[in-house]
Amino acid sequence: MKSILNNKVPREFYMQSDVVSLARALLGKIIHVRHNEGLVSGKIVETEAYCGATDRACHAFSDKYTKRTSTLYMQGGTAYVYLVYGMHHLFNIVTNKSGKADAVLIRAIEPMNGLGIMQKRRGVSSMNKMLSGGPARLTQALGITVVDDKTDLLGDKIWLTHGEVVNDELIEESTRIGVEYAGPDALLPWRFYIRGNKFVSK
DNA sequence: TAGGTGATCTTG
DNA sequence: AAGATCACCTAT
Repeated sequence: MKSILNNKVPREFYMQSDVVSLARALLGKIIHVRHNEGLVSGKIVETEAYCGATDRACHAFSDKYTKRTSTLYMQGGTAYVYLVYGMHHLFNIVTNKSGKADAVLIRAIEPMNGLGIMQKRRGVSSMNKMLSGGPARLTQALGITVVDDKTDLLGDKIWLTHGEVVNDELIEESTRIGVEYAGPDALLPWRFYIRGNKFVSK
């Protein structure tokens, strides 16, 4: 019987070209992070799709290529981590082929392993969204920072495993959070989350 | 609801 | 070289 730790999500999954479908399919998968303090893991319960050159909300809109966005043009299965507001590290999964700058922002996880480590990093003892709901809260809980930018998700530092398949009727969708600057693209229903899960950010 | 915080990108 | 912006969080 396969353990949860060696059932790794393969490259082909991340290489798919429909980033919106991938954002849905990532719900229920397990993210694992192995840093010095030990292994932590959690189930993905909230995501957002960002669709490359055609999406005004995407950092790579209109083929914008800078030092920061260079990660987005790497192959599917690469970590894109950047700093916003001078203090928050946000974790995305690059998808699609090299040259196609699509990504999925991971917005919330439900802790599974390493609960004590996460609570210590967050400075809370709660078991709800204050611990790991919200894109910056989850990176702090998992110990992910900009140092992890460009990490290959098929390696042994950060990787995903197949958790449960989430049925469509359990998936809620909404517009994306914090992208008002994107004009019409701010209206796209590209945020997905597991209905009723208490770690969903809002 | 407002203020914090600093890297990144533009010249707003 | 300076200014604007920012895929958020915390505490009032």
